[in-house]
Amino acid sequence: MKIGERWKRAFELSRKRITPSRKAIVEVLEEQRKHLSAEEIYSCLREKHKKVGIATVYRNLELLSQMGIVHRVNFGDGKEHYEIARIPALHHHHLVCTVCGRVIDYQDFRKEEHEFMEGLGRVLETKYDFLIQSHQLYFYGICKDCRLKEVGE
Amino acid sequence: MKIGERWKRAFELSRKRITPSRKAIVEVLEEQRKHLSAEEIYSCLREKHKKVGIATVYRNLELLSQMGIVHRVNFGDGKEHYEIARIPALHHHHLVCTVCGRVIDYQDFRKEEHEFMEGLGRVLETKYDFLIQSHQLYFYGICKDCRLKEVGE
DNA sequence: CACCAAATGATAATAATTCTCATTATCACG
DNA sequence: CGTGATAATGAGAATTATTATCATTTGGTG
Repeated sequence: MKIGERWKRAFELSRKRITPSRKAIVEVLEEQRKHLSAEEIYSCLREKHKKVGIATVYRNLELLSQMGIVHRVNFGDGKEHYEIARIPALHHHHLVCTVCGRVIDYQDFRKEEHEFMEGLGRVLETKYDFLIQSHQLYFYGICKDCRLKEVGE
Repeated sequence: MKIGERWKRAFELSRKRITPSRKAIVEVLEEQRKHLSAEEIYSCLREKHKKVGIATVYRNLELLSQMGIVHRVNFGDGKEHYEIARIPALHHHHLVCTVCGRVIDYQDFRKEEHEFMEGLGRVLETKYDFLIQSHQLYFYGICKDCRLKEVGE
């Protein structure tokens, strides 16, 4: 099934209404295919002449996160970011530079990672009686540019 | 070496001053051994009759994070949390309930995880020219209590 | 022990997010 | 295919976390 249609079914199942705002927000996240802040999503909507209030953007991002349709990610820069939840095979994670805040998305080791996380996840589910729906992996460090700058100081 | 002493050496090396505020903040995080918000740390300090301004708490948590003495963690509840950085063998991660926000710390699979992350980290370092200093793993899902409540509705 | 850059405290300012409430729109049901 | 109950929305106020400002204090080097 097309990724773009999956969320509609999820909405019907959870008895949430399919509204123009919700459609538009999912659309933006699908088109951009990267992590955006609420404000950035709001800007994209305005560019597309979709009239959606900022409060609605926040409300629906919260809802979509809870439904597992988008993932909320945080890079320690003071705001939340949101990205469309991909199918596991396209799952990706983040490398965050602790100096400049730059974020690199990577999707290496997908198969190995998937297997490892599956195993770890199953143990945690049993041990802590917790239904696991997703996971996120962050690596923190210093990017090339910042390392070069530091030396120059 | 006692964990409680390691940070002093790090301070000397990076030419940062060892001040009562900094000592007190590290002390709180060591005693509590769990993730605390800036405000919670501030409260602990007041309870211990250590007079440290909230701005100083924030400033020093930022500094300690950059120095790798504390880890900044985020559970999507609108604020940052901080915990003392343990030695790798005690490294732990988090299970976050997306319904009630409850966070469970776990430290299972330490050895396997360490090996897996080492391997993945090395590949990423080379591929993206990025010096990796730490990593964090979050599992998201629904805790036992919230699952039981949902059924009852 | 004096000096000076670094650190601090108090508080103002900012930025992100949530709340309020009157209005509008979805969709289940007839 | 209306229609009504109820969910969703918009606009802006309110709240919360965090950062900036700046006058004052302090750590630690020489």
